[in-house]
Amino acid sequence: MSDASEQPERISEAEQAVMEALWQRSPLTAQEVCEQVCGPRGWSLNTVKTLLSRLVTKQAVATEPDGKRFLYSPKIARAQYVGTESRRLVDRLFGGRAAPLFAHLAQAEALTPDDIAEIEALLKELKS
Amino acid sequence: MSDASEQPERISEAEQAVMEALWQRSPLTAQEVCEQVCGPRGWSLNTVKTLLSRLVTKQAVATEPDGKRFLYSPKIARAQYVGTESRRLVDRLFGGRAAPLFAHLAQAEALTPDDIAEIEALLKELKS
DNA sequence: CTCCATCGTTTACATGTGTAATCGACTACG
DNA sequence: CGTAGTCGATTACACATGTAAACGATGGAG
Repeated sequence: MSDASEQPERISEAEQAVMEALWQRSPLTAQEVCEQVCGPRGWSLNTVKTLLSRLVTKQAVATEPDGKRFLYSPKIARAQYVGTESRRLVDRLFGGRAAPLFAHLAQAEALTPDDIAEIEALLKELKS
Repeated sequence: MSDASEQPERISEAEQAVMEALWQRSPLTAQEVCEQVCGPRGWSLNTVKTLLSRLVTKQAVATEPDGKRFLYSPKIARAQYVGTESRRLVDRLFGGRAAPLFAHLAQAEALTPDDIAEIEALLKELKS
């Protein structure tokens, strides 16, 4: 059987920028990805290509040939990525408990009144 | 004048393990730090010393001579570290908004009933 | 006084990451 | 048909990180 125990390789921050482009719309060519990210990040097309290759190696994006070029699409969902990264942080900083993270954000005034309202709404949903 | 615009260098994961020891109790010698972390992480004393040096370079820990050896203490508070790291994540993954993070944790069922209760309590406090 | 244990410091080395230039294949233009 | 542009692939290179061995000073045991 094909090794099912492979844990997904980490996606670096630069790589994430590329993933974000693909999560917004896919499949895209390397060119198109570059159009999304090269400007803001000040990258060259080559950089994007390198990142795409690495993401392919990491099994995070899939390629589909389209004539002489490739179309790239995400192979992992953004929610999954966000999930692992969030959990990593919560584990590393708060012993795996989410409440302390929330407490911290609250104390640090990182919560806008809007945030608080939204969270209240979510809580209400959770309890219903 | 001493450069006040220095933004604190990032503390890596391995380095954080060392910081945790110092945050729990300080000052400590390299030996003592090792006693806290070498077992769990399978590190050698040398590794701890390297990490301590790097942390000193990064201005994250202070040294105080004690005979022939040094005593190390954290120069940055844990809350500050936790703050920057949390914000980084929220920025990277949730566009800087904390509510989506919370929503994600909720959806991912990363919130225990205890968490929810705690958060409700915190909310109540925030609103009072 | 000499030698060993122990410090902190210096050096090492593999891997990951950021950022790209170069290369070989191919295709479209002239 | 040759050649310039474009692709992905290969190679490059500096810096960060994880992990540690080697080195030089030094203080305490004998």
